[in-house]
Amino acid sequence: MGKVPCCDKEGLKKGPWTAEEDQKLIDYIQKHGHGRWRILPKNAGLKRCGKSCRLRWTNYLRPDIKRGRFSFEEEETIIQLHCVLGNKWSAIAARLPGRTDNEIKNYWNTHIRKRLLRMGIDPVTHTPRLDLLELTSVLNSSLYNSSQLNLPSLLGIGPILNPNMLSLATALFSSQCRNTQNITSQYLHQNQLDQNLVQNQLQSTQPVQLNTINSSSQANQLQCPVQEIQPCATSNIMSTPFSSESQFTQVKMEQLPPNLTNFSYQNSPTKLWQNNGEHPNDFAVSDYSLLKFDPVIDPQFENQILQSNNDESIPNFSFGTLISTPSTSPTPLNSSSTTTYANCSTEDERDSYCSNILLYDMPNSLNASGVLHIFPSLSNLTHSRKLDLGRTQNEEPGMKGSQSGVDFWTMIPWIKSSSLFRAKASNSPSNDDDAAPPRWSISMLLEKNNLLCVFVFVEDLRIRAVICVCLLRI
DNA sequence: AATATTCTCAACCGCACACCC
DNA sequence: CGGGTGTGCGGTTGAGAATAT
Repeated sequence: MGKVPCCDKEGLKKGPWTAEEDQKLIDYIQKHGHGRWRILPKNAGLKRCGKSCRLRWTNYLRPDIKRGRFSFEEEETIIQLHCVLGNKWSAIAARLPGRTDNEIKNYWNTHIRKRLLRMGIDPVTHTPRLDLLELTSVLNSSLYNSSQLNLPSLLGIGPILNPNMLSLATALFSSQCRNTQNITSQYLHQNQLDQNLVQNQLQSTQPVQLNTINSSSQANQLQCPVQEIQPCATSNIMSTPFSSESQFTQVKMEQLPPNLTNFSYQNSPTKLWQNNGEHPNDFAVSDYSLLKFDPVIDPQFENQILQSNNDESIPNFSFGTLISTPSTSPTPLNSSSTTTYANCSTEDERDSYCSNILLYDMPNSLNASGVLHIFPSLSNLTHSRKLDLGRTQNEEPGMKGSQSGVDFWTMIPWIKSSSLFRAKASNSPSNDDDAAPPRWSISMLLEKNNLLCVFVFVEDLRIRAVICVCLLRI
């Protein structure tokens, strides 16, 4: 019944290679070269099958193999090539000097694939997951058509939705995102064009001119389609903590402004709002967004915002979503977040629900001006003083804001305890957990009186995401 | 500290294809 | 043409490590 595998022959060893075996193989190949794998082990004095010897050589012992973590650029290349080539690991490896197909395949399956899923990107098609888009469409339709809609229930946020926060959010919400209507379909179309473009490039110029791809905005879109989402899309403002469960009440539909429907649609190219009634604790929190904290919103500021509801002078404060991610705490009602729960059957799927919400294409030199460009109405809130702490990436907790002289790490303990920090702490150079170094930053701190507006950014796969914009009273 | 669970990745498996005789 | 052999490829496995409970 078929050919007998060579390794089934009696007396042949299987399993991990010893250092002695490695040396025998290396010595033999250095003297005689590789090839003729079937007779090689016998001549080299190895009790291995030829196939095992070949794999050991090509995947591990070959002198030109690059060991260690994948660089950011290598990650990018893998994603770009996978988008075009699919699971053609050998073809991808051919364009990554020093990397083997096996290594790339493993890295894809254990790191990149999961990361794309968390970002709401289908790792097979490299497009946003259509199941999420469809649900969003249904939601949008329902919001338009049903006056009896139980919105909190639909959004899965009913039991822990703070009505005050909703009012605040409503006030903050503006028409800024009107231009993003249909953005999803536009980008899907564009993405298809980009795929065709790169496919043509590949066919016409082998090997791939990676520099060309990297410098191409189209290729970037292909790599990270969510970058198509415009900066006006969303921010994630955390709600206030609640002193008791009784504060959580159902929000009636009539409390919501008409444009909330636009909001839900425009800001939800992926599954922002899904609910299957799962308990919050059933949700697996994304790496991005486990930000557990207890911010306090200054009542005066809240009033200011509420009063500005009809204020044309604050047209663009981009309050994107009421969604924040749940804490892993078993006491969610004490947490600060309004929450959505994904209707997901697998951990990966659940993991991805809260991602892809807050994606911006940020300039590297993001500073106060940059943030104000994205959130122009912040200028109305921060005219007293603007503090630009610069990019704090890779700086240690405990650093002091260079201009403010304020140890904001101490003031914002929740940041310290967030998963991002924990990820950073565990990501020492000797730790190969994740090839990509932690690319988070707290780039901006705007202050007015005793109010801080903190932007927490995270970069992943060349996407910069604002994962949190919060207001803190200090 | 002990145990359970999850993750990682080197190695294996089986198939496909090219080449040779 | 057909069988044998060599090689390459992609999917899967499982031991050990890491992490969570």
